[in-house]
Amino acid sequence: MEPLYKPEGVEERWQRTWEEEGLYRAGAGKRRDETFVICVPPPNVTGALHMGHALNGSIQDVLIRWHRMQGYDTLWQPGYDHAGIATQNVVEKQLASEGTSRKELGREAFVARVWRHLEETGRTIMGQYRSFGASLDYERERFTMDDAYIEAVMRFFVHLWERGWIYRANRIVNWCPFHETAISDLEVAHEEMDDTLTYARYPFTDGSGHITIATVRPATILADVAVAVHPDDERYRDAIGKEVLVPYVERAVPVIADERVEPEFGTGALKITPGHDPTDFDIGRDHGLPVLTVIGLDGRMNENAGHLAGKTQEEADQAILAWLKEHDQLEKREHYRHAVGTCERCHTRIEPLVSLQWWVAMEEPRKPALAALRERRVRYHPESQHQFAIRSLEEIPDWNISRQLWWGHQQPLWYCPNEHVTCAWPPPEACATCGSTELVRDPDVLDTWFSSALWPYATLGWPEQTPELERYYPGNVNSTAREIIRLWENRMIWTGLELMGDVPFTDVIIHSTILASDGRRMSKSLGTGVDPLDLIAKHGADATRYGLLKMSSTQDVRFTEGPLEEGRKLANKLWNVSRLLLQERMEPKADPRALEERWILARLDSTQAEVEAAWNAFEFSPSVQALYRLTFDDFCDWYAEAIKPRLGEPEARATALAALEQLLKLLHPVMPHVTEEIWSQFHPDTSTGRVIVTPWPEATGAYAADLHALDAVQEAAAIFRRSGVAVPLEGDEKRIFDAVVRPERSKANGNAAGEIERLRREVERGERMLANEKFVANAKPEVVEAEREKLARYRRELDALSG
RNA sequence: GGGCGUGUAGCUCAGCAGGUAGAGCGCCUCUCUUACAAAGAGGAGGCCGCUGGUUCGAUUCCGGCUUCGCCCACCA
Repeated sequence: MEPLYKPEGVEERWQRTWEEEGLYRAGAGKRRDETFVICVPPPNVTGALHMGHALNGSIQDVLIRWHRMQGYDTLWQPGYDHAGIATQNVVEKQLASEGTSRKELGREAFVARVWRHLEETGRTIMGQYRSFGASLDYERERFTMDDAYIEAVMRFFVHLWERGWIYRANRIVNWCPFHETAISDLEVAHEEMDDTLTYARYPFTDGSGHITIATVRPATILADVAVAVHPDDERYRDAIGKEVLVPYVERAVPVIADERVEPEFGTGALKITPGHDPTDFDIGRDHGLPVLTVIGLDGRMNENAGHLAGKTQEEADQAILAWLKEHDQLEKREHYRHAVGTCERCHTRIEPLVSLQWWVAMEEPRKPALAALRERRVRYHPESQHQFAIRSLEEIPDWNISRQLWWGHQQPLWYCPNEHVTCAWPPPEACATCGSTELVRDPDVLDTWFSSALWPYATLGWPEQTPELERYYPGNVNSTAREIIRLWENRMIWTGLELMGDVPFTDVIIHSTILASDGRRMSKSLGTGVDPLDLIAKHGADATRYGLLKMSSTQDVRFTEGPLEEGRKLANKLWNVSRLLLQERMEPKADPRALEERWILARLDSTQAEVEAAWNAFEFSPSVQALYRLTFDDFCDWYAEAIKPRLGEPEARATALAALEQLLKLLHPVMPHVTEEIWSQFHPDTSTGRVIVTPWPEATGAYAADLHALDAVQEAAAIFRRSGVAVPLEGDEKRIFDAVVRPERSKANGNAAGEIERLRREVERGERMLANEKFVANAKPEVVEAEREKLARYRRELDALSG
């Protein structure tokens, strides 16, 4: 064994071995009948592994490996999401760079092109998971566009249809002019933009002056159907009920009163354009106003815009501004900065448009999910996210599921010449209403999250009643980033309850987001991303896992390599202390349970309890810190040093190896490779003797009473190192002190005076507190007792030093 | 505009059922010592954002202010 641990080669070798030996498979190492299932968030098929996947994968792998060692029948099933709009976006950009477009290719050729693209990118992702040691059951890979999965999506749609929850409505939607599709509210990003607010005068038809409105989009004036003011607004009391002339088109429209108008903003008068603004759409609907549209699906002015038809909005803006100026109806224009909705994929400004779309009514399906969250049959961690998830379900709007895209699951809807709609799967032969056989399938595809919502059970074979579904549903844990709670988590919960009659998992971990070192988001387009594969190449997979887990606190954290270097040090330390303990140096005699041995066994147990508590609470940063301290401070700095002179004693060696075994087991879920590598050094023969499937230690608590056995020695050592004066010790304590501190080699400061001063201050403080009657009366008894013990010890040490 | 979080050593972050603070990295000193110099030992460095309150005692609990950030949102 070389003194320097090099992860290269070692990690790949174990990854290959574990997989070849079938130890990644569901149920490997199973010693009890209970299952433990993690529902993995399927990465987008076009993407590459990023920091979020690496962090999330590490978290999940710790839980899976830990439960596997505990003998659970574990299932961690990998897969991909076809990621409708995101994938189409990537391929369309490729086509654009080749000087062509999807329209030029046509739908069939475009979809074929997407599939070809996936063959290139799809495979690499699982390789990336393998490279950081994710013990996924790779033989069970699933894809949301597998034939069986498509079947599930279609059945789900038909199910919702039969429940009466799917409806079609002409509503205002978020239209992305670039992708030429509607997108849901959740796919809209809001970006601050500089804009201009135009104040335009609308004259009253009775000639009694005018009312001034403010707008950022003059082009939409053409589609105005009213002007609204707040009912309590004194300024416009007399205007309500009158009519005004819409500029340019000179159409007479009413002035109405509505509480949704904000009197403080602009002039307090709002032009109502139901065809191009969500609020206006609602107000118009409630006042029985017509819907006019002047902007088409391509973002240009449409046929309703008269001679402006075909012009861009900017051109229309200019024409209308010129008209206003000419007619002295342009009051002013001012700079205005506000948030504008954009498409989260292409950042094109969203066009609110009225269009005919399919929706899922959420009022009914959300109810059982809400109950499940309130009753905590599903728990989000941390608690603040649980509250957020509940609020999200309370406020959940109906779900626009149709997308005018080409890549995705085509809706199981058919139209006949008589405009009847048939929803069926498998594809129907004839119209369900009139029997016509001239059916045309709806060209739209489903929101990509529609299929993701089925992931926990569709991957297990639903709608077939497979043995896997029977055994592994419901699962236990799901772990993701915050932004996906409404898009995915809540939807899995309600569809699971609807189709399977049970929640898909009991715990949802919402982990931190790792930001770039400058605090910005990690993003490929910003150039702020860090590739986890580079980190693995540089520090090793174990160190990378350790570092990411260390950074997985509840708050967002800026990325630094420090924690990864810490992980690399830990692996190296473990490697070296193993070299020490595995040396052959057999000589006689021993006390099998000397002071330092009872102490380290107690420390192993107490740290194990600490780690288990943390993992049960889905907290990982504290757990790796505890393991680091255990390894460095306790195991290496104290125990290994203390035991060194006794390594020739068979019993001492036996205890040392047992302690090392326990340490390796505790570390295995976090750092699987190095622990397996060391383990194989003293379990060379057995093919089944792998840490990955070895039983998790049973904490005996046998030496709990000895947890503080070394306190006196450690304190004495600290004093000696600072002052050069030894506090007298006897027996085992003296032996350990001599073994660890090795005075002949230690150059203490020799500042006895400073140490005496420090101890005096401690003694004074202790005396002051114990003399405080209110402290003694009010503080917890154990706190007071601890103060007494500390005071006694400091007094003893002070005596030893000054005497 | 609403909701949530955050401000602790030069940097990245822990911690705190309330008893004047920790880690890693960086910095300084010493040591190639037979597991480990990609190491070990020692050390410097902190009004724990500001401000009131509760308390014998607040970095920790409560209120206000403020910093930075995230999410949500139909003020045209």
